[in-house]
Amino acid sequence: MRYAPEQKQATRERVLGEAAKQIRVHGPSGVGVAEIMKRAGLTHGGFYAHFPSKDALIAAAIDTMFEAGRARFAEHALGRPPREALTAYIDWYLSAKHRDDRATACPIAGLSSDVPRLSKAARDAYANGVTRVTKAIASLVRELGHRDAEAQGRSVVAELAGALALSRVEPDAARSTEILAASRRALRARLGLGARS
Amino acid sequence: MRYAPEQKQATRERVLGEAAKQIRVHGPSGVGVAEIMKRAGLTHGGFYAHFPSKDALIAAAIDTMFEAGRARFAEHALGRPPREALTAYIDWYLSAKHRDDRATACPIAGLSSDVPRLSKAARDAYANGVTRVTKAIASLVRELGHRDAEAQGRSVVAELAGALALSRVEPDAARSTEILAASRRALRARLGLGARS
DNA sequence: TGTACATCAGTGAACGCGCGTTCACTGATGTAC
DNA sequence: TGTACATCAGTGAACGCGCGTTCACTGATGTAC
Repeated sequence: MRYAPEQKQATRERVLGEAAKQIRVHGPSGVGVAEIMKRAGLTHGGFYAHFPSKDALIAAAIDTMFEAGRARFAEHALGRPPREALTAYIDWYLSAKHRDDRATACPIAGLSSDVPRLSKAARDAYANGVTRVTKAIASLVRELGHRDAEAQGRSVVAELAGALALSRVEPDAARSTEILAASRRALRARLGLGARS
Repeated sequence: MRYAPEQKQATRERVLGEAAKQIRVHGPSGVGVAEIMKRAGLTHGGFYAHFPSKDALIAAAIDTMFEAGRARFAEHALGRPPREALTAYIDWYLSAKHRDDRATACPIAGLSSDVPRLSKAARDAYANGVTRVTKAIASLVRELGHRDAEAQGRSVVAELAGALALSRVEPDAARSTEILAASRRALRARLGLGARS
């Protein structure tokens, strides 16, 4: 049955949204096309009206994840002075909430080790996303008056991603929280953001 | 045919070695039992004489990876004063060689996002490995006279792992090298190791 | 010391299952007349 | 305005394939007598 013209686009976005969630939780090779379509309220056969292959879906879903990430960044940083913006973003990134909410979390921490094994299109989408996040952070670091803001931005993103990933790996809740707290403090100190929490 | 009694142990270790390599490169769900056995010079049916399941192999292979990691740490750090030891380890960890040699690389950077999706046994093996690395680093940081060495150790490991993972994701060679260099510099600076390279 | 038997690491065929992909079909909507 | 036809998002059965696991079998070595 033919549907209203906006419906195809809406369906595509629903599929992408479900794919982005499932991939973040179960990994690119841990979810199937059928499962994603089912969650989007469809049968698996219709998948190929929207994407040429599962690989293409993964690449597109990575874009979706980074878009959500930019919205998250804007939410915490936009319209605030750089010191507050950076502090808020770091505090959110290294929070228990972000650690536990894997389905909607930042793909930099949650997918980094999968990426080298993905298709070129997926890797490019991912690298592009990481670059944009890095630039956004670097720009706040620059506004704070630090020298070598670009390099500092890279280093900050590395620590954010590493700390969140490691906090997810630690089964002891107290220790996991300490991992987050240790990196929050270290980042505050080296960015001169002043102590808190 | 029955073999000499030491042979079973030797075979097990060969299988584990191949598994550790393949898992690091292709991920836990990207390698098959048959492929690993073939690389160990055996047929797949013999696998279950050594491991009860693929999951058990993965958990055991994670131990193997961290053992190799400890050997690597010893190689760079053992018998050196803490400043030199830490510098050498950081420089090796954030080197192009380590980035490119995924088959023998540190599992903290290469597997972190797979771990939350693995069996309890595998997650515990991994967490245990990470804890030991963190303690080794923290102990050097303490010897350097820093306060709060435990937290610093956690933060350093987070940045090491994050930076290496992100350097592997960046397709542009120059940028990838910059990611490594940025974190080497940032780590040197915050640990008071003095500039070099 | 020699013989008969038990053991068990490793072989290779077979199994069931899930997955990505294909395909004939459906039927509501848009378009042409 | 009304009718006939084309379109194409979505359905559901089917496909081939690879994977984890099982199993009957092999045969060199260790053990019991």
